[in-house]
Amino acid sequence: MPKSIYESIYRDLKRRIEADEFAYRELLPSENTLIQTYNCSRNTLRRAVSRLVSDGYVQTMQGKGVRNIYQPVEQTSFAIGEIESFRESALRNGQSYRTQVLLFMELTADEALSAKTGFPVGGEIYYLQRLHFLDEKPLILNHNYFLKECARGLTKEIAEGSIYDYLEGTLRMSIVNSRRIMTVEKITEIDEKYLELNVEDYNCMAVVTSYTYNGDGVMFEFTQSRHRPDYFRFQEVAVRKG
Amino acid sequence: MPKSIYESIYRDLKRRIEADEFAYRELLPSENTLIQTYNCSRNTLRRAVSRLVSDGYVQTMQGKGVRNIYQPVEQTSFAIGEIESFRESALRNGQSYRTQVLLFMELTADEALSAKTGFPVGGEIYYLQRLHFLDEKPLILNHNYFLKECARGLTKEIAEGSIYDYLEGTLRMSIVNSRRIMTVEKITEIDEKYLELNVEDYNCMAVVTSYTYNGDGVMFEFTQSRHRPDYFRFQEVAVRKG
DNA sequence: TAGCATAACATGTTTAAACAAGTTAAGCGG
DNA sequence: CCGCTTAACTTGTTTAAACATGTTATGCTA
Repeated sequence: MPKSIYESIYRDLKRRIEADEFAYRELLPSENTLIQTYNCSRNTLRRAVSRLVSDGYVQTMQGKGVRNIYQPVEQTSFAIGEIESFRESALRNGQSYRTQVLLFMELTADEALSAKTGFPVGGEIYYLQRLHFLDEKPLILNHNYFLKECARGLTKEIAEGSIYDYLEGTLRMSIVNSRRIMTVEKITEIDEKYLELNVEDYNCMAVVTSYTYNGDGVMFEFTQSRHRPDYFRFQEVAVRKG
Repeated sequence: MPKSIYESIYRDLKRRIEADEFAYRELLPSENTLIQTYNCSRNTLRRAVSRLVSDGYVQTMQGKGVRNIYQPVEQTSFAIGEIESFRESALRNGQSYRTQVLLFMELTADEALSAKTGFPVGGEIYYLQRLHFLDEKPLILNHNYFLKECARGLTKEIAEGSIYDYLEGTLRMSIVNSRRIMTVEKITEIDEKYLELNVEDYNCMAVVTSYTYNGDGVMFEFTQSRHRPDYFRFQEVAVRKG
């Protein structure tokens, strides 16, 4: 249920592009045409199109038109500039998923943890280790740190489902912004054990470190996601600005 | 030289935030205040602020204000949702850089290459292998494929400098859009040799595969960048939308 | 004083209009 | 037929105004 006009137009155009209504490299109908189609103002239409641009679906060319450059992605891949939970990502790709909680504990941030996570010293933290399965294959080992005051009432049972559903649905928290850093790190014994990896085969893995902020500007989550290297795939679209 | 008002406002606000004019988590001046400061319309100001949002510099909160959440990045890291050449990235981080061309040849795309790169079968291609040094350390081994008709006149000498400068400056091509896919792959003998890696140490590396489009909607570049795992670092900001 | 309505102020959405700038094809003149 | 101007069409930028919605502090009432 889109709450705004530009979003419903955006979704409809996106759907039409994905449905192959426009050939690859074909020009979309002009702004004026689309304005009549959707019976909206030029600004509203342009706002929808600009989201398609940042999604990498189309490319605008001044004086020429808007070109469809959408090409469907073949494999499982993680979000493109969006915050997606593991569950959302799996659903989008039509795969079965399961989350196993390996560890659930509470702790207080000391100097070392604070330096690593950015949480204030003395802050009370939920620390979780979670293993994510896709089609019954263990792919990701997550180390989650949640600020207790923001995620109050979190339990192991909730963590086996979707933590984000709990935070957004039950606690009514808005999740806004996330900074993610991708690196390659050596495999640890824990990784080896739970992700069923063989050091002879791969001795390192993809690590995504993320800092997530809520609507009040509080960094409430620090997460380190350790991915099986042979299944890791991260996609993004870059737009050259200046 | 910013060519538009909103861009100059965006740059100034960005500069002010980076210069620590606003404390971390502090609210920026309200829209009305900034409109008076920059003597512009509300739309223009909001357009500038929305770019700061997508850069992860600020966070807007309806009814409350715009919060500064900028935190300077500690280490060398590659672009955040932008297309940056190796040289631009090095300059931004104030490091010395050098590019060595290992191989420069022309070839015609056959079925196999076409499937891998997306170039049309029979298309004439420049194929380059380039080694990038940062502070005299070999960090990245690039396999570049350029569509000859778009990069006409490319030479080994140009490739030792900035290919993008040549394409944008001399050939007046506009570079618009890039799709990037990050994966982790096994190290090859070539990687081992040129990046001075030891398989005992790391047996895999970060690989960024990118497809780049020009202003005419033509995919003119396919590049596979193979990064030393211990120096690879990729950062992005994700914004939750729906 | 506690609680509630409300005014003041914040950002979010939408429309309308005008002008700027790049592209293309029509049409005219040689 | 070629080459130029130009008109028509494209997207890009900017302003102004109105209304919607969320937040906060003021001030009144019980």
